[in-house]
Amino acid sequence: MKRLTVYLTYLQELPEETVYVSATSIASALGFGEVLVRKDLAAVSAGGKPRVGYCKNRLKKDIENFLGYNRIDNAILVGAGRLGSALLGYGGFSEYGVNIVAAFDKNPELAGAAVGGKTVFGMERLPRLCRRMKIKIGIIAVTRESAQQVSNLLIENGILAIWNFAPTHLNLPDNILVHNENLAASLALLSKKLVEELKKEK
Amino acid sequence: MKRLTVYLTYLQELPEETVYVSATSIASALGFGEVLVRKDLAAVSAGGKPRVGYCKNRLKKDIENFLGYNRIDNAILVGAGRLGSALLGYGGFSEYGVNIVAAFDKNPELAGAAVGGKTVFGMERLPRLCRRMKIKIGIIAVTRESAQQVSNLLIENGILAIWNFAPTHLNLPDNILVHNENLAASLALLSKKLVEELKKEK
DNA sequence: TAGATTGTTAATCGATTAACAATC
DNA sequence: TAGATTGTTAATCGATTAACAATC
Repeated sequence: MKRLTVYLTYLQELPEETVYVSATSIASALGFGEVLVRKDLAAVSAGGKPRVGYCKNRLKKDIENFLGYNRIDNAILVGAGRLGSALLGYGGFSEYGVNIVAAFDKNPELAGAAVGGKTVFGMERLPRLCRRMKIKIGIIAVTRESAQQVSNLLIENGILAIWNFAPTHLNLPDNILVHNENLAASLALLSKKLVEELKKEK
Repeated sequence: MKRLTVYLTYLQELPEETVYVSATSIASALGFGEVLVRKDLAAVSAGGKPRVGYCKNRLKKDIENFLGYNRIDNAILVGAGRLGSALLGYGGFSEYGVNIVAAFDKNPELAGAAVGGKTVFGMERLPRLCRRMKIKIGIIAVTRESAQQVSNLLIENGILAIWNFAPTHLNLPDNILVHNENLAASLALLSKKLVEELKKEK
């Protein structure tokens, strides 16, 4: 699944005039196994032509459809600190079929501010907006300490999926979908891998 | 491996006075299989005592050692836009054994700025600092368009691992370690999962 | 001793790879 | 026809789970 996004980015970077791509060429460019790529593509696409490969634009559409980059899904963000603002201001989500409609922050000084065309509201506005717009996805960019409380509030107001940037374990009912994005742990993992790599070479 | 970080966060949130934890209790709190947790713990720790479980603090230390959260590894950041600044200002990396020493940006207006005690330099300062401090990890928080060029520059100056936030495929020699962090794709995936979940319930 | 827990060995499952047939 | 490519079927591999023995 994650590989599909990699294929897609690769396809997008191919010159405009490229019409056909083969699984073989994708595999060698990206360093995956040939058969692996072929299986992945077979899972999402109608199929390619022997000898020439896949029609590039057709394939792009197929992957996008499969990943749902065409329909639009709304989300709200809680916590308009540095990370929150970065997410709010990032224009790239729309390409991926997701739209952050608004942000909320408990700090009254931030209320009314706008980042990238999106407004920051006080927390008291959250319940009504969530319910009125039937928002299903909440993004948590608050401190470790407030994260649990915020997620409770989100769930009370109909949120079904949480993208959690706080480095903490959230206790949630198990019908709620969570994706924990611990950036520090992610960087630490890269560092660990590097250390192992260097050891191996010795 | 990723699960280890989850265990660790969970352990950290346990009350101070807790002395022993069992793999069983971790498993049920976090929703993993019992045996899975036991195997994971066995891989990093000296072992627990039947009947009482693992010594909490000992276990925390063992996981931290295994993940390398004790040694300190330096990194530099390129791109001091919204996301870059958020990373630069995030104090939490040190807990995970990583330290961002400085940031670089091609925009001369940003040069000299300081975020969270870290300074932003012009790109021309990058080579010397990288080499002098023997930096091995580079973080790319620039646009899609500059990402390839920046990564080339990093590699020329001794960087061995890249944490890439640009939504693009980097073409790199294969002794270089890359971790692509496409946040938009990540959110889109959550949205897709949610849609699937809702379908299933019908 | 009984019970909760650890740790190990074998079985299952899913994802990846290898080998080969089919097609333009 | 020959060759590059797709697509499929069987084999391998690794991670997870199930079953059970060991221990305090």
